[in-house]
Amino acid sequence: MPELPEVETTRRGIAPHLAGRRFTGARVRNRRLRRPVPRDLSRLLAGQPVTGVRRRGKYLVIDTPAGSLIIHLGMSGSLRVVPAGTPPGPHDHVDLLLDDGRCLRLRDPRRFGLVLFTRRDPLTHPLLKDLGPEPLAPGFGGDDLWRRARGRRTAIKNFIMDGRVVAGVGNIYANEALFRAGIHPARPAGRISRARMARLAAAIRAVLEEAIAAGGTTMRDFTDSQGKPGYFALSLAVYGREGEPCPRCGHPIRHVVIGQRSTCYCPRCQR
DNA sequence: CCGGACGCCTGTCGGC
DNA sequence: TGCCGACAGGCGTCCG
Repeated sequence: MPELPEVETTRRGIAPHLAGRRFTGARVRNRRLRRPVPRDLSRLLAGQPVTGVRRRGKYLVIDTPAGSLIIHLGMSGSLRVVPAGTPPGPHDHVDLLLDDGRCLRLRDPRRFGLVLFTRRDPLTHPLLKDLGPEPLAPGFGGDDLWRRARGRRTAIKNFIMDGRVVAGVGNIYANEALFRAGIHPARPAGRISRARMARLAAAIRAVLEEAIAAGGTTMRDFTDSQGKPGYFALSLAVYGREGEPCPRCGHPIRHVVIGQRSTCYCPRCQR
């Protein structure tokens, strides 16, 4: 579910509640996420002050002097700050307890998410070390994409969803960025000109920024840290709009499967 | 090295 | 109404 804008929305939502706080421990109701939640998570966190709340791609990183939490929301995860006594729902697997009587609560029905702890620089963790550039950081542009695409025959949509190419672009925003750039999602990545790659990079950046400003996209179960949905779904041009008229030319939006993922595009505007 | 398919989970929705 | 298959925002792994 959550792509970069939803993770960034979550980060912005939780950061003010974590600033200046200290963890008192953790309550883990179900350790069985994508990887097991550390058995000693509570002991690792107890007494540790929060020194940072960062995002890298779709990963959240919460820093303490002893080490860093690495959190991923998978397909269905969300984080909320609630009073620690709030009765948990069936999929509220982990509470990170804070010294103000509240907790950071992870809900993840499908359990594709992740809560890890590392004592080292989290950016060198095996899950993070190969991530590509942050699309919202200065310096991200078409030249980078174009260079990496040399010789690649994979569909451009698969290419920009590869976290080693660019971090944080998932299925929704890949569809939307390709529409904005006028590029057919199945076009081989290596057969896109430098100029069009520059358009694509700009489109990726723009759609992510707009989505963050709207609080992310809620298709079904994404909520921000207050439990509220994001409203960027209203602004989606193609994703989930099969058969509807293209907002640019009116031609019906088409749906195909690329890389086992649902893909929507305008066959007239995207080549 | 590259590309494509699969599996991990649960919930929901559409069709019969 | 009820059941069953298809599908869902991610991503690591395996195979050819």
